[in-house]
Amino acid sequence: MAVDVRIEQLPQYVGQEVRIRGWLYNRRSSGKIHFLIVRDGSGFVQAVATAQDLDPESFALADRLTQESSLMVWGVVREDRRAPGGYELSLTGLEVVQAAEGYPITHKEHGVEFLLERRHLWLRTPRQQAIMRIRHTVVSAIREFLDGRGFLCVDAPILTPAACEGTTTLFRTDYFGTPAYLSQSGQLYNEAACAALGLVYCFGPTFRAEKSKTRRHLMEFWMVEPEMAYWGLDESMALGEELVAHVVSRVLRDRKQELGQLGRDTRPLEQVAPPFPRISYEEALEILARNGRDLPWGEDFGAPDETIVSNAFSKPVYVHRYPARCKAFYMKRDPVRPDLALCADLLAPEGYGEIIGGGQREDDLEALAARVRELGLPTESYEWYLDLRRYGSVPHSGFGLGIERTVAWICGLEHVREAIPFPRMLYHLSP
RNA sequence: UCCUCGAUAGCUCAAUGGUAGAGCACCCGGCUGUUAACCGGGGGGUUGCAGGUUCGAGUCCUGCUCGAGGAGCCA
Repeated sequence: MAVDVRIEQLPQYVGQEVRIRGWLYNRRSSGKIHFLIVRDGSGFVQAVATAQDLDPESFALADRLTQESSLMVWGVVREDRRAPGGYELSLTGLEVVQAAEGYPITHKEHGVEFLLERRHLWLRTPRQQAIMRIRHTVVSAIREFLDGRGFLCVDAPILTPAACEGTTTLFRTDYFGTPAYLSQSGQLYNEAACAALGLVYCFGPTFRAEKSKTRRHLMEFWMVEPEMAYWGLDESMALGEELVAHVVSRVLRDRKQELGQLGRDTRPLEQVAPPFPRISYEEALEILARNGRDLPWGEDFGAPDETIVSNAFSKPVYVHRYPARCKAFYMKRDPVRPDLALCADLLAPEGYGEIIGGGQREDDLEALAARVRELGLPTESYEWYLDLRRYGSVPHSGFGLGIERTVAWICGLEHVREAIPFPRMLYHLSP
């Protein structure tokens, strides 16, 4: 009696008859022998159909199967050097669950537009499966790391009454007659949560209604945001680098095959161990100047500037203490240089840009209230946030790590749109 | 929003201003170890849309639509 097995478990079943339930990825034939490439979500296996092992009806059926038809196959597991993956199935039975017709994504090249319109099917390809597996491992490693450090996951709301940072554009929705906005950061809520529970993080989708059209931008992306009571900027930076190093090493350990599938050169990833270089904004300006980019003090970096700075290092690099006027209102000023913010961005190597942004928060009531007034933010909306400075304010820090940019960097992707199952991009909302 | 590039068969692409083609997919036939299998045959087109120049436009010009890459902003 055949046992139900997933393809990834096949090496444990050599010599036994098993049943695989999956889909037909591809089929080849030389007339009296058919090769069915079956996938079941855990892997791919070649099933060999011959007239000796299979009844005539099933043997004929094996020659007619169409791409992506769902099917169940019975067969004996054999180790065979000729098979991709090293193991194959000698078919003893075959049953079609549903016969697919005219599957649009063939095994030839396709353009981005064509594939994006069929993202629901594109996800079935080996490359996209590899990316989704790595994304899963990245998410799992992040939770494992933070949970292991005593952090609690306290999620922030997605529907919010006002801007968290006030500047970037928000998606507006109707909340029973009053406007509500999709969250662009869970940070303000995180600060409340960390005053309750000490070490917290939120992990969820965030939304930016900026009309960005680059390989690094999505309208909807996922972010993990740790927030730590009584921690300063340096401790926050240390946590960020240990988190990133842990994530990379987990992927290197558990997803070697997927990285190979993607053609990722893993050598740069193997160097990602703490400590990461930490340079100040002003040191970064010097690196830019040496590379022919003379930026005036006070100017924020653009994407090409970040690439120049990160290319000067073989690991992710922290750039800290930007001019305060470049940064959000809640950033604490550096006490020795009040024109600088106690903030730090982590730039990924190989031109992948900023994957972490964060810093120490302003904990002084008067300073924060003044900032809210200066920017003309609606003070009523921020009263609860100011409460956190009225009732037991403490120094605290935190940061946000962008999941898709991290996945794109680790996978070596050209574009973040492949790092999320269903990318929301400018003028691209479906499927 | 701005800059650059592009749109030809279901897909990926070719076609000096002169009869619109190939590979794959699909259908038919062949092949007992294929690796995006291969070999033979077949069907398949309002060349993104609207104008213009020309004896003649897929090709040149103008406008529009859609898409890609980049900038700004950010993770």
